[in-house]
Amino acid sequence: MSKELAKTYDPKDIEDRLYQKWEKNKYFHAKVDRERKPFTIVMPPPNITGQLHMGHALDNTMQDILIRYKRMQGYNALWQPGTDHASIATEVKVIESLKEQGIDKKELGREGFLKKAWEWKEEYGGRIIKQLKKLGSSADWDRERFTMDEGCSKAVQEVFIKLYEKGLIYKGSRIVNWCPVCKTSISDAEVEHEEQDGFFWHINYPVKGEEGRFVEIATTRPETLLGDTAVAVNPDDERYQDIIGKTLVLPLVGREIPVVADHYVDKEFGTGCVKITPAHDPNDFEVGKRHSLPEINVLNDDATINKNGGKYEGMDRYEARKLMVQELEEQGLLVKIVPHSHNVGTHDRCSTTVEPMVKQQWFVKMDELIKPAVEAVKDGTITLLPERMDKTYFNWTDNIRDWCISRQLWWGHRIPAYYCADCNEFVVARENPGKCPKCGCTHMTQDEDTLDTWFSSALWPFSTLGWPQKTGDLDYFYPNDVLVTGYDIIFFWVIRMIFSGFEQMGEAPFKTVLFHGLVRDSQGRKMSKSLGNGIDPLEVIDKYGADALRLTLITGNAPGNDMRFYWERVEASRNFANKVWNASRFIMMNIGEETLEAPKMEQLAVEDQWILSRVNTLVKDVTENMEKYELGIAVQKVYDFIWDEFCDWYIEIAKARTFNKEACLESAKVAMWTLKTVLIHALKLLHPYMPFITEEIFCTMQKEEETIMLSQWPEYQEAWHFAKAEEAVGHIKDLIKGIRNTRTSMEVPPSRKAKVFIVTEDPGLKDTFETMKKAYTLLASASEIQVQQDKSGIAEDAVSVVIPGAVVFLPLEDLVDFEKEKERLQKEKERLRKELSRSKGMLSNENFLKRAPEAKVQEEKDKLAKYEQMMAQVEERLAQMK
RNA sequence: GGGAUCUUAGCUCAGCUGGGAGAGCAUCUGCCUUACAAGCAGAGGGUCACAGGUUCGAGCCCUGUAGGUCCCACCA
Repeated sequence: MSKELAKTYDPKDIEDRLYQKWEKNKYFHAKVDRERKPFTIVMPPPNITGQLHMGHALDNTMQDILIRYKRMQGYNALWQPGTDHASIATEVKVIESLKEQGIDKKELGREGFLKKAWEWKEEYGGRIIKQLKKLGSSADWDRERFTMDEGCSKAVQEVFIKLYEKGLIYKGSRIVNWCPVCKTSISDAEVEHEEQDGFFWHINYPVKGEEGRFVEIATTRPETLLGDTAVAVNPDDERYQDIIGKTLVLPLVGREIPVVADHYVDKEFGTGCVKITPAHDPNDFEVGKRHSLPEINVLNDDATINKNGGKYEGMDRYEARKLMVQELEEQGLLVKIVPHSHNVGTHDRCSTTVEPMVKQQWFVKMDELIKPAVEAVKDGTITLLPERMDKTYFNWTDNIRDWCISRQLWWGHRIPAYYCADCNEFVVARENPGKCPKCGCTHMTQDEDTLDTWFSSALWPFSTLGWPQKTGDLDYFYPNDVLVTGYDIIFFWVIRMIFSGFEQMGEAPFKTVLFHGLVRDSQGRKMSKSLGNGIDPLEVIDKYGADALRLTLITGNAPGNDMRFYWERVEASRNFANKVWNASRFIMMNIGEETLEAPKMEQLAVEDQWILSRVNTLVKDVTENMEKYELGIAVQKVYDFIWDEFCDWYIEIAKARTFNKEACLESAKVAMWTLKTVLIHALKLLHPYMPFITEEIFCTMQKEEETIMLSQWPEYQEAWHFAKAEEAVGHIKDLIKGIRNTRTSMEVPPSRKAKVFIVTEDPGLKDTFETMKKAYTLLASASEIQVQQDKSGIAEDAVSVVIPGAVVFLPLEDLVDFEKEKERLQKEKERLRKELSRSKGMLSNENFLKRAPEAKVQEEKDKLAKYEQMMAQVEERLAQMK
């Protein structure tokens, strides 16, 4: 391999090659090593049905940055990957694909269906992993796990049994959210509420035995009338005192139902009378329990009316509603219809309106389990970032309800409960007991239901490390250090991992949770399949490279905030990659075959000291930001340093020496050493963010180095702190900027080099300008530079530039336009006048002098002196020009 | 109904514990200066939503108002 790079950076040339190298050399692999400190991140397992989307790209980029950073710092860094079986999502997909082949799930039977589902997993489960690799993810793929693999299944079973034995899992007939399309119960977290326009149907229920007397109720779901078993009023409602305890005749049905009094009823709302349908409304269910009302389920699993609905049996819920309203109207019982917008619960997977139904289901009792999880966040055992997530977290934990974990699906972990066909007894056990412990028969069958997907994901931080076995991995790598995930699954996943960690491991599963937001489209909309506005990260990688995508996703947004995706931003990131590429190319071209030894400190030029000092500060700042998980701020600093300081200033200044090797080889070598050293520092800081390009340059430039990803993260060193050099270069920059600015405004053609006179009375400054002359002559577009104490020998009509501590003269004779020059000086005077007034204002404020920190006051005094001196120069110049 | 969050340059957004308003893109003007035109140099552009308050000093802290976004919630 020659020490040369192509003229423009082409990610396609290097990305796959480098990734293969990394994998082949097992750089991502982490083994237990008691000598080293572990750092662990567990990857939120993507669904096996999934395709890489921007959310994954962001999530995994953040994790990869952290893991690469810690790995370079010398930690034994484990990034534990894997995939999720995603029960509902996968089952739906498999059903769809079967349908296309004309196969029905039921016909296939449970065994047959599961076989198909596993085939699906084999075919698509690996797809997303390949895509994550394209992104550069340095996860330990040798440890890849799956939520339904043997170990994870064992973990699920153990947890279920343990919780059951402790009485924290129970089976009960409760009202649950039922999805009529997926035909399964779902947890509260899976219900999305959306505001819908609907109606209030006011209906008269006749009072038994009192001709012409009615009780008027209002409902948004008239069809549930079929399951009414009471009407309730508030016991304190004066209007209805006399009907409490009376009997009503349920319209259309004819069933007799009582009027009960219950404080749940709000006197102010609606008519003050509420129909009670215990089997189809969570509140009514509670009221029903209090008054021992019967529960009449009137719906089938597909939300058609069942046999309890009499003549409406078999009708869809909405058809039945229509017909019933019509019939009520015909019978004169429909009082009125009032438009009413209300919240409707829908299933987050399929958007179907959820029906509350009473069902036998399995639940996890939450009130005790949640306690340590709440405590851990309160006392700082677990830190949520950004901090505001605490409130979201507590809002959920404070109002937590029992978790419905059973699903009427086939794809998932089957509930380890076995029922006796003869006596209905059931046992929870690791395997089929074969014999009923109560009646002794041998007709035991396993529960048909499976568990909520999140039940297994909740165990992910330790099940992936071998739990329930006591493995060395578990002992060493648990707890995890940080979890990176989107704020949208805080309830589904994060909270459940936390309480599961405490319950099973007796310890928090991780110390920090770093939340990120959503990646939206350029108009701020969620990317979705139905809108067709999704942007495929693979397409971005193909066009601009993984590094550019990664940088784009990390910069320019605050932690936890949503961000918008713009192609222009990727382009900007790509441009930066190209900048880094070319700067490196330039440096390598200069170094050639030269071997560079570290110079002695006294051999360093002022500008070398300056850039070393700057990169030293950068190392410190970036490391601090990384420690605080401020990834975007950290990389922004690296970006600014490389582009603005290193490329635009240092490289340009260094050219004076590297272009003149003949003049002084030693000096050129020092410059080249500095160029290379600073570049390598910057590359290291950049590597976690842009792993490919940094690796390619690092290894091309230093053939002896095997990889940047295992190189040592730089540390701040006192020896590289050069305050004086920073100040000196600050003056040089002021000088160059002043000259450039003036030349532009005077319309001096760039080709025209002018002699530059610098007049200063400050001996220190004079020395700086004098000794660095060679370094900045080129940048000043100067033919020659002369530093002196007074204006002697300078033409009267030379253009002048006032900079802090000095005045610069450019004798441009023929080119000078006096009006323009005056205009420019007037503008400068105005600017200085404003600065002076601000500064004087502050310094004449007694309270400022008294109460502001001393350093602040001194700083202001220094500024005032500087501006006063500059003002004097400008005024003198203007006076001369009259 | 409760809560969170946002409102900063034409656009998208940074701005850490309060101490002279920033970036990228876009716009304008010059430059093919031997690393980079995916570049270089220069410029224009903002009463930091509004109203109060705390402070020597507020984009940043407090209170309120208006508008946007999101989450949670069993008012039928």
